[in-house]
Amino acid sequence: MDDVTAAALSKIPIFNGLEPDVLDKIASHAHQNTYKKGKILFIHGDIAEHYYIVKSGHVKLFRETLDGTQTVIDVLSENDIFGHSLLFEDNRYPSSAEIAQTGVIISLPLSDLREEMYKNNDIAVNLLRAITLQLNHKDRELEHRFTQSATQRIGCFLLRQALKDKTGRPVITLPYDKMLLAARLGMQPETFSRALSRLKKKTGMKIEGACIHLDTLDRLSTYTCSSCSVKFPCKDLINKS
Amino acid sequence: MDDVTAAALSKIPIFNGLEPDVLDKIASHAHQNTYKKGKILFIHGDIAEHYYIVKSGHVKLFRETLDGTQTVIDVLSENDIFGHSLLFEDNRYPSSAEIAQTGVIISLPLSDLREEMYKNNDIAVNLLRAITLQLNHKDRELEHRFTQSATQRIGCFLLRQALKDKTGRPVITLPYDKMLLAARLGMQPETFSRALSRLKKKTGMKIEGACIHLDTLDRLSTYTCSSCSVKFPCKDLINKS
DNA sequence: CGAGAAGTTGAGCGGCATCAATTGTAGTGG
DNA sequence: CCACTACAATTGATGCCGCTCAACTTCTCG
Repeated sequence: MDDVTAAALSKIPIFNGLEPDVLDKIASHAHQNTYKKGKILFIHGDIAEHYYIVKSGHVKLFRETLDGTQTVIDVLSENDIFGHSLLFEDNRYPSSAEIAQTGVIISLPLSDLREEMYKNNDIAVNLLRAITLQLNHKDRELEHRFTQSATQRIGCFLLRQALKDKTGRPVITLPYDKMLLAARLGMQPETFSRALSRLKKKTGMKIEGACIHLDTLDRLSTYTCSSCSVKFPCKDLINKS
Repeated sequence: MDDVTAAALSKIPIFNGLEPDVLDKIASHAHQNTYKKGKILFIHGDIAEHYYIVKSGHVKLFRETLDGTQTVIDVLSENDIFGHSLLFEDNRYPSSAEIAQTGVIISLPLSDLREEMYKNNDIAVNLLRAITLQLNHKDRELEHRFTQSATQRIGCFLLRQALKDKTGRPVITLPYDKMLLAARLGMQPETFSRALSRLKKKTGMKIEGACIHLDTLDRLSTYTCSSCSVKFPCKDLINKS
């Protein structure tokens, strides 16, 4: 349990442009901690008391049904924030959170955010900006699940990953293991494996473990984006939170 | 193009608890209009200048891919609000809106809301409340699409409709036609038809056009909710926006 | 009453899940 | 350092759910 500096927080979008004293106050109640893979941060239905920022590693948000089936809602990476949408509601987490890859997580009390939001319009507006963005992403997600094939969903993910790394960079690194990626994209590991090798044939990319090499994104994008409502260099889709 | 009274607006959640003068100002820029079925309010990609409130009828929000496939994002009913999540972004509508059933729609300028949001923290907080709710609903939607069968998705919709009408009321009325409902639930009309009759066999309900009679919700809920992460009387799911 | 759309029903098919077997890989302890 | 174990990843066989195409019936409305 280490302390967190205001400077570290100031990089997070929802704390943009805040007065130093506000930032200090928020930072004074923040704690950061290293969690190992497999650690459960909270379970669906728990009373929500904190929201979190991922400093490193990955966090899986998911929900389980009575029969044990697990749906992955999202997988979060560096500087992503989660739990901040529980300002109202009945204050129970709508999903469970598990550390998917060992890393550092900052936890902050929701009560602070709630209090601040009523007093400080900047925070309210920042939150609004973050959450409307998220909402739009969810809509896209829904469209993709519906219109794209498993193979296209992988291609779409790879393209956005490539755009995020560096524009047109021909080396894509899978950010986490394939099982998690498959779950994140709403398919079985077996399907993922088969779909990836189909993509390989169709686009001529070379796969070496977690590294994927390709000469140009063209073949990938024409195959993938044919059944999407957004024209290819879909820059508005690459940033989250 | 008729004028809108402040009293009419005060019923909408995002305008809750506002000062009368603010409400008057907002109302003074609002217009209501009757639109016929099939009318397109805006198209995906248009510059967003208004947000809307449904006073009657139904509105279909959807997106189209290059190959013409249409994904229904949502279907809105009385007192639902849409377009209010475009306060930031590049100000383009992320989906198209079409009148699915003739009705009265109020349109309001987004610029007002944007301006007011910065000045008036109550509005910002109200918006935040509305949009976090929406976000949580989208998560559920995504889960349902993934874990439930087509038949269960219909059952789930019927249950929430029943809860919305009156607790445990054994008569459910389909709010709009079956083609639209099928699209809303992410399936083809043929699949809907078959799934509904399967549901009829499994739960013993009686279907007469848009009216569905059943003695108790028990059989329906046990069949439907077995693959859901929320225990049955899922009251938090019945209200939107 | 007729035209066109909504809704139903049947036949066939394809994508993805499931089950099962095998290989690859990373972490553990002797 | 290597053998052992556990899990990740791949590959094959099979089956089911929902999509597609097509024909037919029912409903709605001018």
